[in-house]
Amino acid sequence: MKEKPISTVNESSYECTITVDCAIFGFQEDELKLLLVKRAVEPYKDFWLLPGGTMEEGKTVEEAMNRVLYSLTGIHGIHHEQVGCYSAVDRHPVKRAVTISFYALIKPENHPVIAKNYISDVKWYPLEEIPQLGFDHDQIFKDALVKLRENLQRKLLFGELLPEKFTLKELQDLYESILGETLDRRNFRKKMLQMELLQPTNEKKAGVRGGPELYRIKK
Amino acid sequence: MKEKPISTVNESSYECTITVDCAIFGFQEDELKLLLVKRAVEPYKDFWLLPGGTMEEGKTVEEAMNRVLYSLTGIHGIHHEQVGCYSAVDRHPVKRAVTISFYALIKPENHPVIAKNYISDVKWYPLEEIPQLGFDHDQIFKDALVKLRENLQRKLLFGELLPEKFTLKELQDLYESILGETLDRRNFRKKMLQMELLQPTNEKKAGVRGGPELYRIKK
DNA sequence: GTAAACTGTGTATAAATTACACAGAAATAA
DNA sequence: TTATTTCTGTGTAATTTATACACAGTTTAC
Repeated sequence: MKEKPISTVNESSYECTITVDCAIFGFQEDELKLLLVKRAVEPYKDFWLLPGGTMEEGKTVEEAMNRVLYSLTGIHGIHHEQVGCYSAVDRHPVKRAVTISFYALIKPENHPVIAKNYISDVKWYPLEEIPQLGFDHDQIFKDALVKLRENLQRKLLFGELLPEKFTLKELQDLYESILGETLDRRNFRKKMLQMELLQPTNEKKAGVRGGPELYRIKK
Repeated sequence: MKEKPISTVNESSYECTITVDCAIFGFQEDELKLLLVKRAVEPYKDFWLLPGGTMEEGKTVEEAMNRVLYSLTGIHGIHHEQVGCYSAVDRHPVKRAVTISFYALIKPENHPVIAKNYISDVKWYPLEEIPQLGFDHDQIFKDALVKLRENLQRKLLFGELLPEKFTLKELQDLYESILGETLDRRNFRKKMLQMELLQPTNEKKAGVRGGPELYRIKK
């Protein structure tokens, strides 16, 4: 094995395109969905993909991610978390590109979703209906979902996916669709309420039996 | 804001050096240590750093990491885990470089540690004595330690840091130095043994009072 | 051979998690 | 307008898990 010097950046410097890809989750009609884009150009023309973009000169990967999220939704500063780096040499059949993956959470109802260059279609897919994705995006998505679940367990993230006022039932549905398992209603209520992160609004949600209390996230 | 096309790799492609940096942990004299290298060239000449290297053409970041670990220790295939990506524009004062960070676990007694090009010194530092590091390596180290602790809690990792045969006391010391807290001896024993991952060797460790049982990791 | 320092073991208590049933409110159907 | 359906809201007992803790046996050091 030929040895190369160890250092943080030395002369012999190969350079490489850096991209970002993002598993964007939304909660719509009581189920968790993933935002996919249909690629309009080769390679992988007409395949569905996680939205992504390239890191431009003088920008960070976070800025690249923000740009992708903004151009899809018109919203700045959407919450996202880094997941991992994918660098297999053949992951892009034409050009070497290393990608940094993220997940992001948005409320689909508020955010128009816009198709742009190189993209022929944009669509929210329920998790069970996700088609085979192009490039290595099946793996990237899988890892992002694992990370999302881990973070949910550690009590991070919240309301990013729900409207300002929501019922405990809606919150439970969200948890259940992220975790992919059913939860006991009374135990879930108890745990959520004793975390003291929710604040009752003293309003009741109309149009649903039982007249459930609406909560908001405590400031 | 100027809009850029969304796609996985398009024509307008800025390219960038990709490096890897690694927080290498070892367990020596009953305490957790970090392997640092002293940089021999500017910028950050004579600063201590996490070992790192660049990703070469046709290689993955994992391969780059393996190369760094091999050239420091002479050992192939050292266990490592990805931590995150650092891409601040000014993180390297001379040249743009995005780095992918890892942590790795090794047994210092087995592995000679070798200084190479651009490095004037190599040293194991106890965690409490780590000096201020060059570049953004303080942050990279901090994040790597958090990840290591998380993974330890989730029952991952193991024996990578201990000799083949070890006592429960040694294992507990390892846990305590990674987690940075003391653990109850009886409860620790109970938990470890009922996981059924350890196998008694029916040998006793000599030279230590009490004649403690030696265990190995069950295959 | 005596003292000091370590190993090895079990139980009682507290805390957290799980399982589970019925009364009240709002919408729907007759 | 009344009856029926479907949802909300609530508490307690049982189980599991985590924590606190003391003493007898073994080996080294003196």
